[in-house]
Amino acid sequence: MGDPLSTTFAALADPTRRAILARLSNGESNVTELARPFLETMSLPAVTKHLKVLENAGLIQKTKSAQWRTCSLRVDPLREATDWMEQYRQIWESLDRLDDYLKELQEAVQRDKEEPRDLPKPKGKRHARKAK
Amino acid sequence: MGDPLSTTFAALADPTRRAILARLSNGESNVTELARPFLETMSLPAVTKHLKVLENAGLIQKTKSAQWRTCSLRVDPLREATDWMEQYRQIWESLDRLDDYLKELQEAVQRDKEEPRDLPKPKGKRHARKAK
DNA sequence: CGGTTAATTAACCACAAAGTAAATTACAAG
DNA sequence: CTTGTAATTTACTTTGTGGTTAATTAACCG
Repeated sequence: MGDPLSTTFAALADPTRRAILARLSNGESNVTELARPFLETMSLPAVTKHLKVLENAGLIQKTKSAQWRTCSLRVDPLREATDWMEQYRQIWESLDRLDDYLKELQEAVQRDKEEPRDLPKPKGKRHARKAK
Repeated sequence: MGDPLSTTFAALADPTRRAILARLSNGESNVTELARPFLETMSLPAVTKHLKVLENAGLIQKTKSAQWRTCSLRVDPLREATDWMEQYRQIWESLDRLDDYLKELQEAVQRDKEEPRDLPKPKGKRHARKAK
């Protein structure tokens, strides 16, 4: 795939692989354990392949002991990816502020139409953008 | 590709597309303008395809006026992607802290070896992880 | 040794992605 | 109405991805 960022994003572009990472974020695990939740959807070799993709992207590390491969999360590529995204954060934050501002203006206009002049404007909550 | 997050990450997994987004982060632009930096590497239709991928992922919006398509950045999918990454931030931040702690311990041990007991330990800067 | 468990490799298939060249649409303007 | 410009669509090629089943490696255990 070439450059590291591309490899990272490509690895993240699959729900199975993201689920595996999520699972690994609360502790390491071996392949069969990691595979279990998916074995109704796909075969074991399929999971092995996903793990290989994650490994190539540096998102996990496999260490073998006896017949088990223990997989653990490596966060460095996630850091890199987040760093890249951060450059856009200021853009959407300024958009948020503009949005809020316009909404406030709009509300002010509405209030003026309905009850022209004279009650104090209640300031709405800003940035209550989303409930996860 | 299915779910929105996968589509977003897949769209970001290409340097050309990331460059296009970067370009759009300082203002909208039409297709030929956007394509210019890449025309030595690839054809115009190739760029059109990349734009289509970005559009399908909701990362850009195209509006036509006359024979020009003006493309502009849409940050919402980036927000979603960042939100997803954020759940890992605490992991690597705690790793950073552990790292720093171990390093301090290590340094303390070194000091003890070299100049056994009696000068006050100067506290090093924590979290000077990386210069971009 | 022989059997079982863990995991990968090999060989294959279907389909999507990234690119090309060439044709086509859409509009503006002489 | 023809010509030039902007951009897309079509048709095709190559390569990569995600999945399969079957075979293979590797280690442990009785």
